[in-house]
Amino acid sequence: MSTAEETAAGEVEPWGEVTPDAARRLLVAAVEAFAERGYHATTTRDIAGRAGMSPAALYIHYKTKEELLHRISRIGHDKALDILRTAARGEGGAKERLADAVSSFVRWHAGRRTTARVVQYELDALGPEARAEILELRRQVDAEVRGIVKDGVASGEFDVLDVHATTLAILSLCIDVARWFNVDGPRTPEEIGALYADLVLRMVGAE
Amino acid sequence: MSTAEETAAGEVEPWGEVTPDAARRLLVAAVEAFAERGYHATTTRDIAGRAGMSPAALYIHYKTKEELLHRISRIGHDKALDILRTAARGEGGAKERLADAVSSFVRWHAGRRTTARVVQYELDALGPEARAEILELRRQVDAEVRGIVKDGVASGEFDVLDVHATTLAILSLCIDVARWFNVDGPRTPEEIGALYADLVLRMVGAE
DNA sequence: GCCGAAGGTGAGCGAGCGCTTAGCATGCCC
DNA sequence: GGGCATGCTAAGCGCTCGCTCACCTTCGGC
Repeated sequence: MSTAEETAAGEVEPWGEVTPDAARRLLVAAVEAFAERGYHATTTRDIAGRAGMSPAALYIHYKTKEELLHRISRIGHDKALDILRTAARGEGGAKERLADAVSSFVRWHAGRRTTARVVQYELDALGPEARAEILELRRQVDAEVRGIVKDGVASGEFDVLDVHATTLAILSLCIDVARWFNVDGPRTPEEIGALYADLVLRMVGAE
Repeated sequence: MSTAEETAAGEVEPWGEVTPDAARRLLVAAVEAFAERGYHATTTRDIAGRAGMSPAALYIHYKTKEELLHRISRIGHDKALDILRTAARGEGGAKERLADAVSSFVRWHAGRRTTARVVQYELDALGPEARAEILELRRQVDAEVRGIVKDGVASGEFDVLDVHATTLAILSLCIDVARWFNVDGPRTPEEIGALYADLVLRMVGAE
């Protein structure tokens, strides 16, 4: 974990790595706007307005509107990958590590839903170069989960017919939480995380 | 040119209910464009061009670009609901009906991926009235699957902690197929359907 | 052979888009 | 206190968007 980005409570401040302050405010505004209306339906005037600045101010900190999405996507994927790596390389057998990975990954997609929506659903709005960079990160995400599933199969903890497709299904299930999760709904991110960990363990035949 | 809704093989021609021919060609072109780039990134000139017509021709058959999306979404949701109803009201116990529902629902999302993408991921581009109409159809979709899950719990075939959330997870898993399924990939829609039916039966504790 | 309806086109309008530019306030170095 | 880099704004450029309008072609009915 980082140092300068932490609050007094020890929690990592989201977007703490983005400086200066004005650049961060613009980026946070962009995340909200992109999550609400989608990249293409969001205007640079809307982003600047949410950040309390004039439309031209955006271009002091970012070259284009696409660069904003790129930065958001990059930081978000790094965070997602970090969450999965921490779980995958933790203590315990494949069963514990898979449950940990799923519950923390789902908690992030539910708790930081606006960010996750942009990160997971606006990839196609990026140009070819930026998209290729992000796709490489997604391959690493896939590999991390597939590694745990493979471990579980090798150790006899899991009973899985098709490792590749089952891994895809597990990730798909977790990611789609960002599409339907409602912050005002009856369930907390923690509850969904725990429930999903249980469902995934059933999917791999570990319960 | 044939305008019958059914082919010689007895299969229902997609969009066969849309007439006249020019209106259908425009709608099919819109489905392709919306699926590829998203609603907001698609121009009416692009849609008309794909259909081999001038931009103005679109407005002879549809009042606005949004009406195109509305018609696509309505027909698609009707089809999805029809698929689930057929499975839910079929023969057999809850286990057979759930497996049937999941495999056919997934087959549709994979096999007709372009349509499914538009139907499932472009809802927010609709105006309030159209969105409300479609959301009512989604509630019926939810209810149909939840009904099967409830039946299975009541009969003792399933072992489920949270019927509501598990139903959401099942639908979420199926729907997200439209996001990642690749027509040129190694697996057919039938294979994914069968695999997913197995995964879902495990999720509800029926295997 | 004439007519109106239906289905199409080319040109273009008003609006809003992403982005640029000229210029203004502020704080820091000397 | 003058010079200048930094961060910002007001104004607006060039463009493309959704959509409209005046007009053209085709065709069945009589």
